[in-house]
Amino acid sequence: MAGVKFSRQRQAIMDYLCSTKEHPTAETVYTNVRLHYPNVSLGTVYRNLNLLAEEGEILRLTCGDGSDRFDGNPKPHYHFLCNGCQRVLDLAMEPLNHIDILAAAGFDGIIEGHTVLFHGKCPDCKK
Amino acid sequence: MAGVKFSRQRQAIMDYLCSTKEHPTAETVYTNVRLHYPNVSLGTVYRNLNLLAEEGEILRLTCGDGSDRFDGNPKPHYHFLCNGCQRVLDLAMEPLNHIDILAAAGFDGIIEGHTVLFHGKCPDCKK
DNA sequence: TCTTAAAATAAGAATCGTTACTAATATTTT
DNA sequence: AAAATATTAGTAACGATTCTTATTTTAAGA
Repeated sequence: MAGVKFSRQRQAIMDYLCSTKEHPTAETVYTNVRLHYPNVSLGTVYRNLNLLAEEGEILRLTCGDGSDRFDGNPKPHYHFLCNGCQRVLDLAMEPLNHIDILAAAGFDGIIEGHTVLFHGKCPDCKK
Repeated sequence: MAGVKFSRQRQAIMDYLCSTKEHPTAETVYTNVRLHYPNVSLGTVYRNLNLLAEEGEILRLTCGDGSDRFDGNPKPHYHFLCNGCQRVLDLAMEPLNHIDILAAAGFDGIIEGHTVLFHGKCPDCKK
């Protein structure tokens, strides 16, 4: 990648994101990376999360509740937001390519893609 | 609605939202309502937009780009965000009820619903 | 290895969207 | 009309994110 240099901090952010199944916020990434690099700054975390998301190495999830979350798995997949505990879980389902076709019908622009977020009660909260 | 009183300001917000096909932000609602009521405050706009959204009289759209937008049409429908001009357009497509079933397969929680946002180039920007 | 230019950093200030507070005003009830 | 209660304008405060600046790291070349 042109003009991008390695940095320990970015590597640590990437490592943390890939080590968890949670979908942490920038703040959570910050506190966890700080366990190994006690003086990374929050700005560094934000800057690198943005960079990694733009490069397509991680996913950014905007769930509409406060802060964005990030996912170390960049392969497109769908997410579920629990309205009980606010946790975000991965869903095992195939890409819904057909809905882009449905959206394109009768629309005079170009549909390039979509984001979907499911909501409800997670396994723990449904009790 | 118990404990809710009429107010000219809320009515003006509602009127404006119903008069436009755009999907304005709180700030845009504010500047437009101010044309008729020059001293409504931004706080009043936010408070009423939240109230109306909770009552189900309007829709709140979280597109992940800066601020939330609002739609005077409360009937569930899908939206398109242009990555050229950032405009949000309505799409004419039926509710995708089946995707909740797909999501529920292999998921041990309860899927209550979903939000979808399509993106691409709007009719103007595709040229 | 030493030098050097470009990129990344820590720390903190600044900005943006939004919410909370408060005293005054508008709406509804009696 | 008076009392009760919701709503308001104005402003302070807030959380999330971005920006600024001086310093440190990285990587490429001599």
